[in-house]
Amino acid sequence: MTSRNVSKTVVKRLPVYLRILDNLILRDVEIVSSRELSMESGFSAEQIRKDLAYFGAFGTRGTGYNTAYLRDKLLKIIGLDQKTKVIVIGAGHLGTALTRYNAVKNLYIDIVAVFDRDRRVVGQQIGHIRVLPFEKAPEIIRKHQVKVALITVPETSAQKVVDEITRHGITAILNFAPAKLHVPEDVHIQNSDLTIDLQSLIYYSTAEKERLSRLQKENEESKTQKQKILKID
Amino acid sequence: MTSRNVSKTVVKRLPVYLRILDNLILRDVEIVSSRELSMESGFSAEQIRKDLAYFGAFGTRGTGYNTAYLRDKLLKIIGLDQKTKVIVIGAGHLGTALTRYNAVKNLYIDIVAVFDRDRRVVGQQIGHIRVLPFEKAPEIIRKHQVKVALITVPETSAQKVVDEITRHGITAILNFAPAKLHVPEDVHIQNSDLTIDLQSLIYYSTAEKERLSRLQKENEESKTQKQKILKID
DNA sequence: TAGATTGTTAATCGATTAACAATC
DNA sequence: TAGATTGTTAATCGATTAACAATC
Repeated sequence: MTSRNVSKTVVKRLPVYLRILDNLILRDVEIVSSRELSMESGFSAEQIRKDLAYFGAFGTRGTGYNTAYLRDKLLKIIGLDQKTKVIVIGAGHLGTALTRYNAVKNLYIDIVAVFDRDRRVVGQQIGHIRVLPFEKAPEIIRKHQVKVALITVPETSAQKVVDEITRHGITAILNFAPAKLHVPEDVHIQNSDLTIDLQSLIYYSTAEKERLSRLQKENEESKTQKQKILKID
Repeated sequence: MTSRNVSKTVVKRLPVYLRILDNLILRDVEIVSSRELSMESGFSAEQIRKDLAYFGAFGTRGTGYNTAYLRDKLLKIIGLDQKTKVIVIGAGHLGTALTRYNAVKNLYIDIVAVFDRDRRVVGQQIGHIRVLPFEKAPEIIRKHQVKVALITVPETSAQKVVDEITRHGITAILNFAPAKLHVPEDVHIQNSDLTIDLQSLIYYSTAEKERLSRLQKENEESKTQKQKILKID
């Protein structure tokens, strides 16, 4: 184990391993090899062994990994060994979906509160959680020492929301608004942009080669035309 | 321009450029440099120039890129030059959020239909789109020649849904169910797992170094203890 | 012509895979 | 002991960055 900073790509795989272990434990499987984890996850066995080895030697040579033991270690590595407190800002459909899902399934996450600016939404229940007015956010963040926030508000208000909550102690944000938000240096922000995911998927929905060779031909034909467009436009 | 297959990381950035261009055009900006695109996107200017150069020479040396021209090219590259037809399977909160967002904003996407198995949901309206029973999916897919599907059903039914829709012509799937789904070779599937995004974010919500050095100490202390646990468990 | 910025080649960096010694 | 699988080092691959000639 080296204690150099672990790369993002590795961190992104850890929760995948965690979920697989959860499922294995549910099925009373006690030992799992990197090869089996590879089949479940789609990552190579070498990569999995290397990922885990960043943090310690958790396996047994000749045998594999004890599922309960490895899960315990992964929880500590990711920081999920205590239930992590999370707030959700924005009680629209997306905010509701996220709240419902994470509140129902036990995913080591504790949704402390959901906030919205819209008076018509405030007071509604999402499962057992009541939607609070956004002005209450600072108080709740401080009281429960919440560090993590999910933002599902429209892009027009996203920056204001981020400014406000980072001021009161939020250090990690998962942002669903399609905007590049500015945060203080010590705050970690991660964007999840479903439209971009969808558009990049569409790239693969029709034959890539044909589309690109058609484009190439078009490019060649229009080398002269290009200048015209640039002038006219 | 080479016509080798373009890597996934490049394809993932193209819709980001597209969105920035849309905004610039809305603000009547006609020319943009790779440096400016870099500031808006967070990707390096060199990387942006290189990404675009995979597909052709769209800029003007000494000047930059014509925004309208580059957008036009990007639409053709991604395959969004005709509105792409998409279906949504699962009319829960997530499915509703995706449908609403993509139907309202013009994102070059045409949501043809939303399906659900639950009779109580069928018939409801999401914007101007009516929720149809899932049995209608094959007919609609064939009639409109839909290639792209978003799946927001529970993990227990996700595989069945995928099997059914791929049989009728779907070739690209964005899956929100937390499961590794099996698809025919010619079908492209991309997973969007919001829980995994959230858990990997949590890794960064508390001081990484301290947590990991605590873990390291624990590992050293329990080298002997480890065997015990493995035996007992 | 001088200044600016692209498009492209070369250098660097990082991540994945291969290989194998350690060891259960 | 023989067979299996980890943990780790070395080799490969791919992606990003640096540098600069081409050219508007």
